[in-house]
Amino acid sequence: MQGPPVGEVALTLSIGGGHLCLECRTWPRLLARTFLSSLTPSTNMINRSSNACMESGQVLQKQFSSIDELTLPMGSANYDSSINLNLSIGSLQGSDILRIKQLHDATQQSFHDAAKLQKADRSTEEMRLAVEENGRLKRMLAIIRERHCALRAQVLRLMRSSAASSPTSMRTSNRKIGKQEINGSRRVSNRQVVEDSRPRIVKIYVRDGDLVMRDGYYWRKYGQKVIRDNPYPRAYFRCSFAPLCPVKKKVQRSAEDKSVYVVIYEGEHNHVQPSPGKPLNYMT
DNA sequence: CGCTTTTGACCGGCGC
DNA sequence: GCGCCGGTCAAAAGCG
Ligand SMILES: [Zn+2]
Repeated sequence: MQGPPVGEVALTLSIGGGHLCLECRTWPRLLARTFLSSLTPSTNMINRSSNACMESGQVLQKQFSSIDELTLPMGSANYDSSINLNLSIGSLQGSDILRIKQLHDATQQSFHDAAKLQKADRSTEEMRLAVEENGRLKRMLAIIRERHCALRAQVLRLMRSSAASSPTSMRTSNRKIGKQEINGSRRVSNRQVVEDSRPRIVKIYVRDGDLVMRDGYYWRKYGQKVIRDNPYPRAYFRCSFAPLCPVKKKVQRSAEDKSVYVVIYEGEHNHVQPSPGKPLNYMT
């Protein structure tokens, strides 16, 4: 009944960081790792994976040249306080951006704490270095935020356009997590009278299970099924914000990587997005 | 009480 | 037709 998914998106960005190490006077390693999967048939898409850690200052300009090279320096080896930021592109309506802001604030706070300690027994030179470092962090976060906004906008645009147009040779892409190939070809072998009745189908991969449900809409679960060749059951949801909204949602953990959720949206909402409140349901 | 989730029954498409 | 499989229904239970 429903056609194959027309697009697929997965984005994970995690940043591990910590406080300025007063012993070695460097920042603990900040590691940014992004992972983008292919998106749509209609463009040359992103399919990169990067996991790099660079040494200090001189890489700063370079590392910003590409989003999958976003890293911050450093030498110190304490990883303890790390921040994990998980963004998924879909209809998240800015909660991710909020998270980035929180990260920003946390960074500032940690700098502040460090600065206070430093004031006690360290020279102002070190203080200055820390200020510089902090400035770089701030800039990096601003860039991350900017890039993410842009990327997000692009993804949403592509989701829409790929749902509307059909020309297509979707290349199958194998990603690191999960090798499910994307079947996006829309062969119009026979003329479709009801072209428009084709439900929009969007497939999304999300790493953070918590974000699976908080996509800005309210969902009512109406079924669960065990699917062949997958140890995890698939859950079926219907949009419960408006009683006649036709949108459905399928959620299922990836068979290969249980930390990855595969979410399939089907249809289009016939109402506005509910107010950005808290999620109403959860899943086990 | 009004909403959810749970869970087995049911149903329709498809391959044999 | 039969059985498998994915999707849905709906009765019952859960929950604030
Ligand atoms: Zn809806």
